[in-house]
Amino acid sequence: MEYNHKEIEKRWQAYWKEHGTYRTKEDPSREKFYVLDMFPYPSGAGLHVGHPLGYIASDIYSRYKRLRGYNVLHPMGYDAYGLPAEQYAIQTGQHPEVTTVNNINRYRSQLDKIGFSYDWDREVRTCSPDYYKWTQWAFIRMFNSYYDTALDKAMPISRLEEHFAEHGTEGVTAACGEELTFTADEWKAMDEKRRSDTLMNYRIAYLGNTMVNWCPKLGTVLANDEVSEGVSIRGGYPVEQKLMYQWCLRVSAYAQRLLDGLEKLDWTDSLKETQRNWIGRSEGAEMKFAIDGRTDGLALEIFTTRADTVFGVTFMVLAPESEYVAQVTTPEQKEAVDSYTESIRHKTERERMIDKKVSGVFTGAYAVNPLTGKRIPVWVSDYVLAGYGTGAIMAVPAHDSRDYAFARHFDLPIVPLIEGADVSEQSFDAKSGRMINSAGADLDLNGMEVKDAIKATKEYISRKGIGKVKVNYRLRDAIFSRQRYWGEPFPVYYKDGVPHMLPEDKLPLELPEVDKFLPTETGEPPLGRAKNWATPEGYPLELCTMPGFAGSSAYYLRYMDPHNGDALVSREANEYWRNVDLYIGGTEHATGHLIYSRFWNKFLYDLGYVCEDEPFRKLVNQGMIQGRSNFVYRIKDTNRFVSAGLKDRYDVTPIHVDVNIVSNDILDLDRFRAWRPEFADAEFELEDGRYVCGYAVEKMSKSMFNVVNPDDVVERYGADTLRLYEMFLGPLEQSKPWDTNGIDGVNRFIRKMWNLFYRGDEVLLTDGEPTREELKAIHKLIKKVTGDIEAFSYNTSIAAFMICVNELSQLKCHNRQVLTQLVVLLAPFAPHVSEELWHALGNESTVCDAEWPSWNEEYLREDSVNYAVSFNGKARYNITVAADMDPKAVEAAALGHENAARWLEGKQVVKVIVVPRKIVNIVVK
RNA sequence: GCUCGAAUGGUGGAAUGGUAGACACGAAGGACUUAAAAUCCUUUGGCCAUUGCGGCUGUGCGGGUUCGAGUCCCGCUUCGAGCACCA
Repeated sequence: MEYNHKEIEKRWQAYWKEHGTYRTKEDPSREKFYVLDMFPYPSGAGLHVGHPLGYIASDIYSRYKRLRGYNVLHPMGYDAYGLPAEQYAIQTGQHPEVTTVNNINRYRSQLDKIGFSYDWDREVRTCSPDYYKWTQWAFIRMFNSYYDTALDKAMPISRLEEHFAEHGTEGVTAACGEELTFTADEWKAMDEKRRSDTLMNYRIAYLGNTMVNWCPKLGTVLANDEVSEGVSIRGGYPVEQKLMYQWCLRVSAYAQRLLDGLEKLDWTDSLKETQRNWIGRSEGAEMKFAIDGRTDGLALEIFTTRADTVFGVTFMVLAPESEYVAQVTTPEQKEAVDSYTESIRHKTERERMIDKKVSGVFTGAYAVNPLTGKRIPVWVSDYVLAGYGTGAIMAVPAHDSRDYAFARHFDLPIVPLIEGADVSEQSFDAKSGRMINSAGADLDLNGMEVKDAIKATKEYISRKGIGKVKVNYRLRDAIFSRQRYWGEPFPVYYKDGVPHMLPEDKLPLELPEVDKFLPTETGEPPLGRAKNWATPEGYPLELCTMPGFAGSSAYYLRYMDPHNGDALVSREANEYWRNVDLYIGGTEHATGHLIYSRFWNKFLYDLGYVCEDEPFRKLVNQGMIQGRSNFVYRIKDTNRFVSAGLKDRYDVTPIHVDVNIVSNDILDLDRFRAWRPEFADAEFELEDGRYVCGYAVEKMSKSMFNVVNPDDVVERYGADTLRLYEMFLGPLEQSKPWDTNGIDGVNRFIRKMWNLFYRGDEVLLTDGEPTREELKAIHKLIKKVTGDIEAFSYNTSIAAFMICVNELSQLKCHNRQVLTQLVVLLAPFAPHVSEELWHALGNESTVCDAEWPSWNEEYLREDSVNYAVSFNGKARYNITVAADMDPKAVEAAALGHENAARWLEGKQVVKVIVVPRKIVNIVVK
């Protein structure tokens, strides 16, 4: 029998399907293990070889854990709502659901060919009403909750209402948009609308007037993680800032817990660091600067991390959007200030960022430095951001580069505060040095180190009531409304302009049909086109839909209990599966999905619906697979192509050539002529009779002609070869280009392994006890592979397989016992061929139910050990001694060796070091 | 600018502080074959010596610790990633 991947893989895939081999059930008698992939957005382009990389890695781990006796949950589904399907719908009129289902089917057939051990009975699709019912349900729960800062958890909003009715805002401990103050009587006097507006300030899901990223081209609002450098991540369209009334999630209330939670997680440091950056905690002080000459006591509240520099504040700056601007501007300056803020308003965020020119205007007002009592001017400038801190800063030009540039431009005073700091050319931003010029009436910082000065100032201002210690976060609330069609509808209706949640028994609120997927003529979102988009009582329903991250925030919970109609997940299922033990996916979700999911999970945890407060215990980021493009070189103005080695002799244009008609960088000339009509009569200048292509690493994309479809690889080499090769390519976490050149090596390995079982039609298997060498070879492998899988070091594992199979071939080993263990070891990596060989060994059950072998150190012990003997660290000769010889004896052997006499002549031995790893080092003078 | 990570042959990449380059690709040579494919064997970091088993050198650069450094420490260079008028 020859190794025939097509037949074998087809047969076993059918067998697994028919026997439900990968179906999973809760089983309290076995320990659980939950392995999750980031579910894909089914795009129209289908899968390329880069996509399955992480899936293969997780599948190997799942199969391995199963062989170790764990009850493994390994599901898959689709993140089915998204912009591309909607854009396609706008262009073609094709309903996004149709495109999405087609794409899902294509993905499924591609995935099936690779032989994954998913339990497809647990599949989820975010666009299915059975699923998004629970997205809507969670939203309602968030609407009905506030975040209690004293209890440090989400609590029912009714509790807050009771508090307002009894004490007003006195003693309220709730995360909020702005600090409100009212009495119990005032609360009772409020009408429904006022109360609703007031509660919005506290709800975890709330409607708020917020500055949003508005993308006119996409016609929708985007979250911060969907925007980069002022353009949308999808499409790259400009994004502007706009004040809009939107649904938001109070993620910021969880900032500290999201930060603290990272400590317990087994994630890479770089990913944790990315999240820490994104959360952006900074400790500082909030301080009040009174406005000079005001009788109403108006004071500017600012945030600073450099409280120590108060003595160097020579002016103040307000963000153009700040509410303070209107309050402090003097009549004489009003016109200048208005025209400045107006000019800023018309700039997009991108324009503001690109334009690094210093600009600003004086408000006419003066503030009083609370420590020195000096009058300092108040300016407006767009280098201060409205959304961070209080939107106002104290400027210390000597020790902040932005303040410095501003002071220089407008000729404002610069007072150095740190000994030896030269501020004639630039500011001194470092937080170190000794303070000078920093003594006031009853606070003297002079001579202190910066760190101590910060502490002393904070202590002083708190005591004097000038300010307080404050922690600020960069993390903003998530904007949750999208003016789009293809997303989850909000379970919200409006009665007299007041939003209400639908009763839970009315869920899911299904996405309605519309005639077109575009905004209405009056500029309302596409749902404005839906007929009868209202409650039975006639109240209008919300027109926005939820963003992409809504559906992906809790999908890992749904897999635990995917068909439950009464709960997102039952208590029993949740308490059994708990959370994800291993999550594999790309880093691109670091500041999106991986923050939102953690937030969502913590919220559900607070309410007692889930039993773990972190969703993903261990996370591994697989690297990106880049494309490896091939080039041909055409001599300018001809149809003549020169091989890469000769291209420097001519004036040539490199042209991308389809990598699928190139093999090991050698171009298939006939297929090239057939590829494009204009190449039909191409002429070639060859090297050694071959046309060698150039190459470059680029993004994998159609336009570069470097896309490799896994289906083609499976067709030609088989799924097992694809799986092994993807893992053999290099470390899992590392980004690397896809290069089909080395694939023959792993394919050869599978055939060599096959040849241990068969020679032609002859079955070679032998019974009896394995020899010591055979045992050594296989036990070495068991140890190596077990350790490597645990460390996700799959590439070195596969190398070990190759070595072992080579050794067994040399030994002509066809021993059943040895080969049985070999097949089990290989099963996670190459399940189809392992299953086939498992049955060839006479087993009835599937290899998935086998037991992972353990190794015996006894077999690994060496009889003799070869030591490299070196003098002063330089290798000189080798000695071979018995393995169990003690170090003293090894030392004596090394010194007594005939070569030693030569080397040691006239030298003095300082010491002899015997390392239990085949090294003897003799230190000589 | 701040933070994190990386740099090893022609290529992808191995190396708990212990003989650097495992394994694989590619390349060169050979065996089998009418021939090709497939398979098998040998060589393959560089330089020198190859009728002698060898010698020297070598992990981006410069220092340091150590008997011994690709690995640890300090200072650079280059590349990649994240954050970024965040006060």
